[in-house]
Amino acid sequence: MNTAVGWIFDIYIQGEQAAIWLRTENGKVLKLIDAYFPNFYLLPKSEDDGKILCHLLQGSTNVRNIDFEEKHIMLNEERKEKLLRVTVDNVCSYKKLLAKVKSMPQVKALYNIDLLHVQQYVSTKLKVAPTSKVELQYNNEHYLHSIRLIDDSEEIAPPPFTSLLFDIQTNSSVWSPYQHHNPIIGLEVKYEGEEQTLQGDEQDVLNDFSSNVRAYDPDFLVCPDPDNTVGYLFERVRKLQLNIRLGREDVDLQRLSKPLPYWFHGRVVLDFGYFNTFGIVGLVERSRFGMLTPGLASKWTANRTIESKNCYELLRRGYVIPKNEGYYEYIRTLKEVADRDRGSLILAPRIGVVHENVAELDFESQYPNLIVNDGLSYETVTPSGVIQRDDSLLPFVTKHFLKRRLWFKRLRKKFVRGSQEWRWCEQRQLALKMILVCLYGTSGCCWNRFGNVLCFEEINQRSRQALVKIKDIVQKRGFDVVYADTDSIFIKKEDTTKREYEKLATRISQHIDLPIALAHHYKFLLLLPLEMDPSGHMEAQKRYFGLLMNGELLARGIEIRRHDCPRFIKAFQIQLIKTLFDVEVAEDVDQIGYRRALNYVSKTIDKLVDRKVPIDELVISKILRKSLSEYKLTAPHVSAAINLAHMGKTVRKGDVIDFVVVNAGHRVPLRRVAPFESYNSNFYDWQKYREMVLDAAETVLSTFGFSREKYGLPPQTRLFHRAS
DNA sequence: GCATCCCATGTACCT
DNA sequence: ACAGGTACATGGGATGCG
Repeated sequence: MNTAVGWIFDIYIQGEQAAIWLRTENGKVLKLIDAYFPNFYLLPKSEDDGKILCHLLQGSTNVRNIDFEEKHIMLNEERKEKLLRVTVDNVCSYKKLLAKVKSMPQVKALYNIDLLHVQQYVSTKLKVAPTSKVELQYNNEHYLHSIRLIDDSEEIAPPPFTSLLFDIQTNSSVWSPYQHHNPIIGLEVKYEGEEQTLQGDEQDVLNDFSSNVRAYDPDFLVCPDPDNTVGYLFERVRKLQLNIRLGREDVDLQRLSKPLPYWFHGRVVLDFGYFNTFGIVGLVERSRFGMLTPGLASKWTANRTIESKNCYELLRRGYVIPKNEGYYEYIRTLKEVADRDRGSLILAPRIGVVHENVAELDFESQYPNLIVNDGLSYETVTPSGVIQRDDSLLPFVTKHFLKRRLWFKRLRKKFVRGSQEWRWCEQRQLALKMILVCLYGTSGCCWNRFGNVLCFEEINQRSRQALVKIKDIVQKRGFDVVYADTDSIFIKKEDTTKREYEKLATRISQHIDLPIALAHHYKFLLLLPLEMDPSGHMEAQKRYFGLLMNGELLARGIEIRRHDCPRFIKAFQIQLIKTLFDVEVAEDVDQIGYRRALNYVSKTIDKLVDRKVPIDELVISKILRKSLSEYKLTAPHVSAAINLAHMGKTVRKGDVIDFVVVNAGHRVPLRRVAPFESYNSNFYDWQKYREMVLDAAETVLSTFGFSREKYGLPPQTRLFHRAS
């Protein structure tokens, strides 16, 4: 018997076996084999029917075993049912047998039939989350004998998985599975920060790529939009009749019906999107949460990931999983819906004045805390109230990961901002944050098989109640509420110190039994009117900016927060706010600050009109969310992407499109913008950029009566529309 | 041919 | 189809006018 310690990076089922791949402590890659026979459960219509079914199936082909088991079938019922478990001899015959059984008149319901085999295997046999650190014993034929979890939950660094990033370049502008007639002309490869581009004859490029993969021997292959990218690669390789190996095992390419995941066995292809934002550590958090392999964890949406977790937990508890039938909600009268189906509470921001000495008090993870503290779960929130149960599903699933997120959030502060450890903590806590927020988001979601809209509404309601409680408490103590949104409240009272605000937060926390803290202490705070509203009297939610007591600037929802806003506009807006607020007291903002700000606007526009702004400061950067052929409108970033495609560059779903506005009013959309990477002129559409400056100025200054007429064009001119 | 209104589309941001 | 939302910019069709 052999022993190894390592981290699992992939599991898949082949025939009657599970393959488990791991990276060991001493840097080796190991593949182990475990037997796996899929099964499903069926509920007979009656006890007699059970006997008949048992008899019928006993001798059936592909049936390996039949036995009776007691299982929970309903989330909210203690009762167990006597079910027939049908074990199938092979995954290949699973669907066939299932179809046969479905048509049998004695069958009332079927269970565990829409989980992936790998989920079933992990849930019922392996019982260890993928990416876990484990100690394994295996025989000389690499058959898994035993597995033991090693706790590495306090580890900050990721497991020693290795990854290679790549992207392909072709001449085709539009991709579909049937349009692979254009050769691959280049292939970018990145491994541990080192980048190289493979170019030349297609056959050489592909062979080079294969040798790169073999030489670096990565566990993960990361690329944008894997289905399309790998699909394209596959078709080209097949067309050229090359025998290129990208996985760790030999496959006969001509016999594969599709490339993923078979072509890559022994490695995992990941989507660049998730990988880029959350890193390997984020992926590990998601895998372990969802009991999913990294490949699935990076691909699956929030709902599927959460469902996977729920199913795992229920299988562990002796439940069987009903098929996800999709849309279901309680049938209710319109009045009931109107009464209950309300979102979070927002207290309208007080606009039109500069608020001074404002405290922002924030709940820490309000929704998860409500779920856990109040036991709000799919099965506990009923039309007649909330049932108290200490093992309810949603709180159970939430609790551990809530604690874990807070742990990394706190731990992060111990490291230098931007350091490797800091980034790992940040990525982990962000990945966990997303899971936690979505646990709330999916609680009433119609695609969630356990979803209960009453649960979702109850969480919202309790969130509103908590906010109202805080509002009452602070108002009773003489504070002024200037704005509140869901889990944060902005209050002020003259001469209150930071310490006093902090003490108040602590007091409230104790009073309402939810953690709340002073998030920011503002010297000046300006809440903004709704941009869409022509009167300027309506308040905008989630849009404000301010100057903190420590001199830092803070903004929400406005231009400087947006990734697609050109650097020049961002820098302008930041400087504008600094100028505006560069005074001692709020009254001076209206006069001195505003006057200086107007001055700065003029200066900026002069610079722009005189063509003195370097072109790279004016780049607008947007993500292409769909492949080009799916777009109905030629929006500016789509135009830029089409231009790139015409120049022979491959653009794909998920790509960042950098472009400059050269002639916003041109009749032909493609002429309005130019892709930045191929643009070698200093010319830009100064009128368009002047509008953007004025928009940014208006956001900051509208409160003080700013009007853009003085600077040229009338308000609300739509520049992308105007003829040139 | 052009101005204006209005809706659909699409991205980013927030919880 | 597959967390829930809001805010905002833009394109482009419909409409009306000269």
